Amino acid sequence: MARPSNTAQRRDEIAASFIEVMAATGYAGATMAAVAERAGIPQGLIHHHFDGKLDLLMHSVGRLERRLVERYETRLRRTGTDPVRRLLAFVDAHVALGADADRASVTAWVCVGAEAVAEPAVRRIYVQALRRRRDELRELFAAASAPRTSRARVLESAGAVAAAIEGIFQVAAVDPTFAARGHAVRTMRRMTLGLLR
Amino acid sequence: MARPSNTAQRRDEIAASFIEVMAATGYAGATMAAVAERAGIPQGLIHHHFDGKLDLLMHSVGRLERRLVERYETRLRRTGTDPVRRLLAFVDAHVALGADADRASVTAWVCVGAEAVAEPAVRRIYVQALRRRRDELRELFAAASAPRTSRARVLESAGAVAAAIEGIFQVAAVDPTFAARGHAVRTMRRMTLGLLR
Amino acid sequence: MARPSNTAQRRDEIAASFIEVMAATGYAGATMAAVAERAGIPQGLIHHHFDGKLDLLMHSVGRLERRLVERYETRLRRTGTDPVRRLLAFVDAHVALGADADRASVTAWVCVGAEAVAEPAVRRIYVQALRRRRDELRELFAAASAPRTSRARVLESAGAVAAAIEGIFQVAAVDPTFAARGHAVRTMRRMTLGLLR
Amino acid sequence: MARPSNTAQRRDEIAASFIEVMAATGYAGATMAAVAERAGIPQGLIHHHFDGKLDLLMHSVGRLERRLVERYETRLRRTGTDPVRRLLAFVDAHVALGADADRASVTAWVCVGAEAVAEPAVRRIYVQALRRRRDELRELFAAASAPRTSRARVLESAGAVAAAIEGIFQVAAVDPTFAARGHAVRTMRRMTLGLLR
DNA sequence: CATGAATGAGAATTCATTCAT
DNA sequence: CATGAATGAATTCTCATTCAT
Repeated sequence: MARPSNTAQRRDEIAASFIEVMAATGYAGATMAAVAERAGIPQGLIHHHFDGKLDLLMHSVGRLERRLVERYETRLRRTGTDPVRRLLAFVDAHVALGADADRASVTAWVCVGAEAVAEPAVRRIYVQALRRRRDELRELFAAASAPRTSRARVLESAGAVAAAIEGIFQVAAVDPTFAARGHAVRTMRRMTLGLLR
Repeated sequence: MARPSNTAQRRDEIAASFIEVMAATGYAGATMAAVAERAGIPQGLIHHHFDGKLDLLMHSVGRLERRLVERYETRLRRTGTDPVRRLLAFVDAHVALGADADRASVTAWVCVGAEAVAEPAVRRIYVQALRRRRDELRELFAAASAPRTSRARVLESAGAVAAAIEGIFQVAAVDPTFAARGHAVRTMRRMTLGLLR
Repeated sequence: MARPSNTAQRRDEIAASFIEVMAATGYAGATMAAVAERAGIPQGLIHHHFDGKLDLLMHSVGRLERRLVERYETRLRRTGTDPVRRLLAFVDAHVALGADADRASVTAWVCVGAEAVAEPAVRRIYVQALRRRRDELRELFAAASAPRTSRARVLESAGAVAAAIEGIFQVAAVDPTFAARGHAVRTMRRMTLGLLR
Repeated sequence: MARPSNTAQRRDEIAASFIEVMAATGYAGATMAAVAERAGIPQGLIHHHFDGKLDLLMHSVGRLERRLVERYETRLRRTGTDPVRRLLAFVDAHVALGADADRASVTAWVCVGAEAVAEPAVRRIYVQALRRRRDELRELFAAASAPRTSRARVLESAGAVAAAIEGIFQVAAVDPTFAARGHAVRTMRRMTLGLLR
């Protein structure tokens, strides 16, 4: 009876369009009109599904993080149990994201990071995402580190790598050649391994 | 056209206000009205000294970079001739910038990085700044590396550290406790040293 | 076209919800979405029962007037045949409406009065309602006045009391303590009696 | 030097236009575009002088009240010292306002009364205005009443007349013939005098 | 140079109403 | 009848920029 709800799908379509537009023109440039056009829907429909631009951004952040996380989880699954390999797999997965494969996501993520500066709500979820990344790294580092490595040191290493990944993203967003994929991956591996000693 | 005003000082005052406001509210939030109020001048006056908001941003980027560069140059000067020490001094200087000492500059810099995504003119000078940083690091790495280290490897190391610094800035801008100064500095040193082996 | 629905009850439910929402947030604030939510029905259903928001308002005006009229008619019935008592019963009944008993109706009525300013269709039925009230008062005044009181004078008295009641409603809608029920009733009685002399 | 400020005058012009448009089309109908057109200025200029529509409304309320107050104060000044005459002068002045002389103000005032239902900020200043009117009447009643009249009774009388005036405004706003000026004035006088006995 | 009023091109948002299911 | 997604016109508000004084 009645019209079947396609809300979830529509929300995803809209968020996907938003991410693409934002990657191309920044958050301010991602006007509702531009997003609507990209999605091929009237502007009002966006407001039928989202409370506003901020709500759309917040929802997109979740989507972006999920996409990033899924990506490296897939890789981790393919990796064996060797702790060091697992740690490197994590790093590889993230740094490789700067590749064309998902450039839009990475660039959009950089925009989120900048909005986090100005908008408390965005900052909250952005920082949470960073912490989740660091926590994941902490476990990987803990498993890969020498037996008596202090918890503090593990935490620091995890934080540093988490931050470095963010830097790779930023650089990749503005200059693909700066840290060409192959190079960046290799070097990030070296940095990570360096922290294990 | 921005006049070759006798009041270069005014331009600096305005740019300084712009940076502060941008650090607090982002680029979009740094309205001309807000900047003018912060500087304690009428809004129209900004347009006597700058061609527009973009011009103001471009000028501020130069100012920010100069400020950052001056800071670590001072440190480098205090450092001896040992190549490794010099390299670490460079890293220390940058990472320490996330401290309260110049938080506003760092946060504003992050905003510049996001604007670079959307605005070609900004991207150009932002990328140039990143390259200058990498080039500086390249020389430092070259001097500190083992004799036969390949040029490519030195370049990659420099790029990775340059990017990591950007990541530290981003994280520091939204979460001062994430990479508390002391920790971040120490870990960045370890990462850098790791790349030398 | 509003269907001659078998669910006249639905229309009433919707109108009741509309009145409540309008009393709380004004006519503009009584959005179809808010009314639907209040009524616990989907938004589209309102349009099955009413031609539009204006139609809903018009129907609600009738409902409000009926509610008000019923109230004082009940009182009049309980009152004997003494003309003065009947006149005072009418006044009491209206002024007492400002009490919590039916505050929402009174407040909604005030909103109707304001919409009558801008919307001709509303003005028409609102003015008609005011005239019916005045006409009712005219008869009561005629019966209660001294034998040779002129028709003009009776009409004027009726109009003044009718208007004063509207004023009591307005005041009650925004400030329940202004004309606390007991006081207002007593004073309106005095005013009415004063007009009889 | 520089451009002389005409802010105060502009604000008044805008508020005057707003009142006129609101009297014609209600608060919701008084769009910024309509007000701007009426004032013969671009829409943006309104926002240069007022924080928003609500701010414009608030400012207009002050203006309306001042206009009303000035009007009867002028009359009071022309009236001698006889307390009853002064009281009646006050009543006359208000009721006569429904005349064409200042119909727009009265109608706009009715719109304010309706907005007071929905908007707390408006309610606050509207209620304050009503209280000032009542307080003024209280003093006049106190002076005109029989020596031992209780304070409570004086207050009640003042409140009732204050409310009745609001009702006259409402009625005048939608139906000029309902309480034609002459009649309304005469009857309100009788009502007021009735309260003195 | 200085001032701040003026301008107008968008931007987000609201919401009554329509319509496919 | 019922449902709620879809539509798009209208509205408020923002803000860089211009310009008269």
